[in-house]
Amino acid sequence: MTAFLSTYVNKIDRKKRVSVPAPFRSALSGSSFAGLIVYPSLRETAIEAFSRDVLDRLNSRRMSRSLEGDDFEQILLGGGDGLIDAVMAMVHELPFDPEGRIVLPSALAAHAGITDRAAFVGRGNRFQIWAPDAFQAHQDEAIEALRRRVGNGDGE
Amino acid sequence: MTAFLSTYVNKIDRKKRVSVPAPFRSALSGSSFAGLIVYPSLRETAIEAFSRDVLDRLNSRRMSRSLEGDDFEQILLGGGDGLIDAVMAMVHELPFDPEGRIVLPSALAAHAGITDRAAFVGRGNRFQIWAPDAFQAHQDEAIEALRRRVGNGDGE
DNA sequence: GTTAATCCCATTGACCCCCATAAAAACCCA
DNA sequence: TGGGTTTTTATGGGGGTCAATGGGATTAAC
Repeated sequence: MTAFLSTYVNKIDRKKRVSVPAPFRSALSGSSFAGLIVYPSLRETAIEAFSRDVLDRLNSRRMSRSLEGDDFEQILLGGGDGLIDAVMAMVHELPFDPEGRIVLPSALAAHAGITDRAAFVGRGNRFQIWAPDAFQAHQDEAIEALRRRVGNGDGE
Repeated sequence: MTAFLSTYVNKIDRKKRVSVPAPFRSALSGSSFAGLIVYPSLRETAIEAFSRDVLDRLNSRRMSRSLEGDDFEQILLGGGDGLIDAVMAMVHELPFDPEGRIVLPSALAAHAGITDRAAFVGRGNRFQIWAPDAFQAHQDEAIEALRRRVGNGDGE
C-alpha cells in the first residue's frame, strides 16, 4: 500500500494554482478520479486531503448500515448520519490539471492561513496542506511534546 | 458512483430562477428526466432533492415488496406504506431550463426560508437546498457536535 | 387581454487546456 | 564512479470554453 510520506513546500502562482508533489500524485493514481478530496480540518489550521476512493468507502459504509442495504431511508427522512452528511457538505473535489496542479478554494486557503506557499504534509494514509510557517510551529510543538514524553522514561 | 459533494450558493433572479450547480447537473444527467425531484425535508428547514431515477426505484421497490408478501390489499387499500405515499404526494418535479436553472415553487421556498439566494448542499447520495444563513448555522452546529464526538475539542 | 411561464440570446468572469522554460532528478555508459 | 544526457517536475502565462446570470421575446394559460 502506497502511503503519503514526508513534507513538500510548493509555490502558489497568481492563478491560485499549486503543484501537488509528484510522490503524492502517484499515491493517488489508483483512484477512480484524477484529483483529490479536501476539507478543512476540525482540530487544526490545516486542510485534510485524501483520495476519492476513501470518500466512496465512507458513503458505502452509510448505505450498508441502513436497514435494507440501500439508501432510501436517508433520502426519505433526511440525514440519518450527522457525520457523513456534514462531511459531504464541506468536502471539495479538486481535479488535477494536466500538470498535476490543483486550485485551492479561497475559503479553504483562508481557513489554513495559506497565501503564497503551501506545505504538503504526509500523514500515512492521508495528507494535510498547511501554511508553511504555521506547520513549522505546529511541528516544533509536537516534537517538543514527544521529547518530554520520551525523556522522562514513562514509556507509553 | 457519482455523488453530490460540496456546497454551492447561487443567486435567485427576479423571475425566481436559480442555476443548479453544474457538478450536480452532471450527476443527475443519467436520469430519464432532465430535472430533479424535490420535497420539503421533514426534519429540517430545507428542501430535499434527488434524481427522477431514484424516485422510480423507490416505487418499484415498494411494488416488488408488495408482490412478495402477496398482499395486494396494500395496493388496493392504499395503506401499508404511509411514508412512501406521503412522499409521493408532496414531491415536485422541477425541469431544467436550457441553461440548467429551475424555478422553486413558492411553498417550498417558504418552507426553507429561501428568498434571494439558495445553498445547494451535497449529501453524497442526494442533496439539499437551504437558505444560506440557515444552512451556515446548521452546519456550524453539526461541526461542533463532530468536534465533541471525534476529538477532545481542544482546538489546537 | 392580461398574466405567467419558458425559450432564446447576450455578457462577464472563472475555470481549464495547451504550450513554454528552468531546474532537478534519474539514467546511462564508458 | 563520474560526467554527460535524458526525463520528470515545478512553475509561468495565453487564450479558449463553459458556467452563472440577466433580460427581452415568444408562447401558453385563463
